[in-house]
Amino acid sequence: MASSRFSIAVHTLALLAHGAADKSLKSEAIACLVKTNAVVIRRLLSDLSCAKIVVSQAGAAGGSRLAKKPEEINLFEIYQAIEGGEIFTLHRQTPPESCDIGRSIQAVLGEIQDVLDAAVKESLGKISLAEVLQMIETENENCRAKYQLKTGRQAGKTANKVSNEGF
Amino acid sequence: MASSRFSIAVHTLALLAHGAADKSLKSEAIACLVKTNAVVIRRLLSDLSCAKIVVSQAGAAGGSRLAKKPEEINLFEIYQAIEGGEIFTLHRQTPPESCDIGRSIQAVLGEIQDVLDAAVKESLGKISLAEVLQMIETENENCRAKYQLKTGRQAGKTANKVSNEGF
DNA sequence: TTAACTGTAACTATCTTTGTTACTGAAGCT
DNA sequence: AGCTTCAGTAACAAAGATAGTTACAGTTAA
Repeated sequence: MASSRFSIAVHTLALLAHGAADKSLKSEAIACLVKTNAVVIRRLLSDLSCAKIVVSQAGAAGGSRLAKKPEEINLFEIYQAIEGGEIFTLHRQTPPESCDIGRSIQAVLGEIQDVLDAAVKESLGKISLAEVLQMIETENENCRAKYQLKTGRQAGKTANKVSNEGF
Repeated sequence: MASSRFSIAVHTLALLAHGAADKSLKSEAIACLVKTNAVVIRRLLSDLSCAKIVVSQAGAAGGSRLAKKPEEINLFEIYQAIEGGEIFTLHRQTPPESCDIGRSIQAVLGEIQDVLDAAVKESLGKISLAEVLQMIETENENCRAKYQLKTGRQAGKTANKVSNEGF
């Protein structure tokens, strides 16, 4: 892969998961928040829709919403729905059969890809969209804390050490 | 990432590991076996050399050889030496700070990248170059078995079912 | 000193990814 | 019915990444 589609997909889904359970957003609105073109978002939503992660509705008052709860969506589903799934590419030119190594290297590289794929599945599969939302929350709280530190809202010039808590 | 550099690197290192312990090959020779340009190989070897995986020597009778034993080289080292290391890319345009999600999504995506990275390290780190050579061996034996089946060297037209074993 | 190498820069070609415009058909509204 | 607002997709343009090529400086052995 090596595209930003996964980033944009996670961002989009986080937006959909953020508000009410069945909140629906229009592609234009998402595009604006993600700073890209609406068609880019529609292409993405189209893939996510095939994977039953979102549901889209055409027509006036249309838009897209999550097909299931954020707890039930994990990052590997998203990854799979969106990317070809191969982390590295094989040779452009097939190596010569006449060489002992060349004859089998591509099959072996395929096995290595499978191993990698399993690892990605294992690690991304563990993270749900709900957890991503939580991470975003936490991140925001940290930012707020830092901001308060900078502007000295905490009273006093000795505010060098600050707790990580959300104040 | 999403390039074929990793494939070509593994192929190259397999070639170097194949013969005698301190076998040295010229970039032209490798390029020929991998079916690419010698400069592409040199660029790769340059990176591998920085990572202390190979040692190169300029001048007549020069070339490159492994810097350590195939058992001591693992695929994660190679991966790291060669690729930027990021499996997916962040948004091209930074999302607006004004949105709760947009403000933190990139930091969170960074954390996800770290998780992925750890998973890749874990899985690729387990596989040594020596094991790759073994996989290639096994693959070659399987091929031989299949070939013998096709050409009917096994005597008889009724050879429909064959064991998967190496001959 | 010459010939055979590596290492790199600079350039071109090719392919991939992203952005854009334009259109079709779906769904609600008047 | 006719209008408006939306998703889905095709077709094309722009931008960026990857790979291939040429050229040359510096290194080493004979």
